[in-house]
Amino acid sequence: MSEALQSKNFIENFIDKDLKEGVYDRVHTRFPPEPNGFLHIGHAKSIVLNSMTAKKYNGKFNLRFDDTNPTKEKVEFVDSIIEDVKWLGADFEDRLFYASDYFERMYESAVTLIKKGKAFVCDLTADEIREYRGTLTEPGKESPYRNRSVEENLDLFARMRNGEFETGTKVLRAKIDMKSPNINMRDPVIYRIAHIEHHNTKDKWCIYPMYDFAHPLEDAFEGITHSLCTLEFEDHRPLYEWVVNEVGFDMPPRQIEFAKMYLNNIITGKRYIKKLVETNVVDGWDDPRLATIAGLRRKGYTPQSIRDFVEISGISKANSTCDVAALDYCLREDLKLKSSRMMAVLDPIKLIIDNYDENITEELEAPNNPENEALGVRKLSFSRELYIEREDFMEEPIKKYFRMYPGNSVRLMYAYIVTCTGFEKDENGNVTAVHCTYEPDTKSGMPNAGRKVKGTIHWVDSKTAVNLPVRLFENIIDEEKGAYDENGELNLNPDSLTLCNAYLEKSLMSANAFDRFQFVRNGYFCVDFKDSSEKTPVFNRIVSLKSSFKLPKD
RNA sequence: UGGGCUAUCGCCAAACGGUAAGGCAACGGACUCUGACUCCGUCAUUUCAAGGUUCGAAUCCUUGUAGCCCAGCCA
Repeated sequence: MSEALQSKNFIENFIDKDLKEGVYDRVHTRFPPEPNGFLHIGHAKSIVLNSMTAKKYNGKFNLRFDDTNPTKEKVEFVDSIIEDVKWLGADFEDRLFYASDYFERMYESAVTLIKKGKAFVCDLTADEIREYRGTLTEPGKESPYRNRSVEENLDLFARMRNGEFETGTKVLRAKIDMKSPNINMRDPVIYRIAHIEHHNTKDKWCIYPMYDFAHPLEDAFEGITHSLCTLEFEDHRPLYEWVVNEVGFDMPPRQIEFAKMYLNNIITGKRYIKKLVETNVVDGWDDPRLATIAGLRRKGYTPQSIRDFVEISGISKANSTCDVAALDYCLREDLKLKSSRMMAVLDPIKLIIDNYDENITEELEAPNNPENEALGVRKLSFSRELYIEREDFMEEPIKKYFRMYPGNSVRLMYAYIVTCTGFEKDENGNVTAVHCTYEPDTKSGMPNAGRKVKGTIHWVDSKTAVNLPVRLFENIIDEEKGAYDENGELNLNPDSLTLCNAYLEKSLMSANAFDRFQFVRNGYFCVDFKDSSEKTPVFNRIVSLKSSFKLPKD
């Protein structure tokens, strides 16, 4: 897949330039999640981008937890993030770091700033700081504590660390410019007091660095060269640069921003996903309807398919919404030769072969993947009564319909050619069974098997088929279906969700069809074994099950 | 209305002053024991708009228009 992309993305152009001009002599990237939730497709973009970029340049890639705010972080998320990053195939080798492990060095960096007269302890309340900050159009004004002496600041900051002050009573601020048109530069808070236990450092610290101060330091400490982040941090870049320059590093990291990935018809916002999980609208963080890595994994997407998807989607600074069809395409590409293709009937209707002995069950052989012999063969049982897909029969065929209809012949995949002779209906006019006759010498592999018929349909033997509750997942929740209210908030009214929720279908699968991927007519039918203690898959998903036949236009 | 960023096919996205790549989707057609796959073919005289500079502009300059982000002791 990667060879298909001959043009470089804009980040690689930056890197090439940096390397050429000697700004850096190597490439080192990182993925820095805050452990406050599960990873989703948006993170996958960052993971793939960062790790692939490092790989392309023979550089290194780190996984680092940006755990500088203990009020939001939990260890349980740390584990799931590590698992997801590994699953995606991003190789951080032994470079797994925690920002919290750098707290001492960060503290020293803050002291350096204070000594340079570039930071001060401020006693203003949070509200006052907001007022002093000014607005988007008006400049801010300087804090009355801005001109404390270096000695006083040093003393106060040390005492902040020692726990002498209550949470929220004092902060350390960078001394930059209260009149800057960039609000991030108006003496930003770089350390706050929080008497709360940290998942990693426990009660060792009661002051914690803010993102804007911590992040550039973390990157610099680790020797990161290119710090790739999303667009909303563009305004923070001057501050990022200010920090690394004021603290002083030989080859300071460079921040480059790229646009986030959104998918059409899929909720990608962490906030929204969290709400769906917390209100039990979905079954959990790994619900297959969610765009979380865990959900995608459970739904059947492979790491390769996600990596390819990120790559073919490209990287730019333009806000964009990618089409999930491309993700499904990547999955199909990945699975095409790797997965076994078996038969499953989702909406069954009985097919009775009137001239087939009802006391016989034949054993037929079918390749697991006709395009890849290495996947071997399997046995299929075949008898008088089968199930076929309801849509594979039409009482009165429309133009160019090649499947079952009275008088027409079709091939039962890997079995015989049968000719439709009639059908049964119930009192409501619904077709309940289809009748046909078979031609013994048309069995796959037999002399007369070469005869051509236009249609081939899949089937399962009613004697051996396993009846399973199947949940077909449509893509999550869709804006057009009223999942959002007028304020853009998720509307959790169950009525509005019914339309877009998963729906239950009865399905019949041939008894030996348990493989991760079941092939249906035009797509891959994925079975998730997560809750399969009873050997019964609970969640299933059709990936790109396209309508196999479209009505001719008028 | 202050600052930052973005605008190229239905959806992504290249092109870095030399005459609009590619992928997804779609649509024709061939092939087919999966209407899939594969294969062949079609799909931007035009780059948000209007002016300007130039032999030559998606690229440079003006002036507009639209969208996104920023006023956490979140990241």
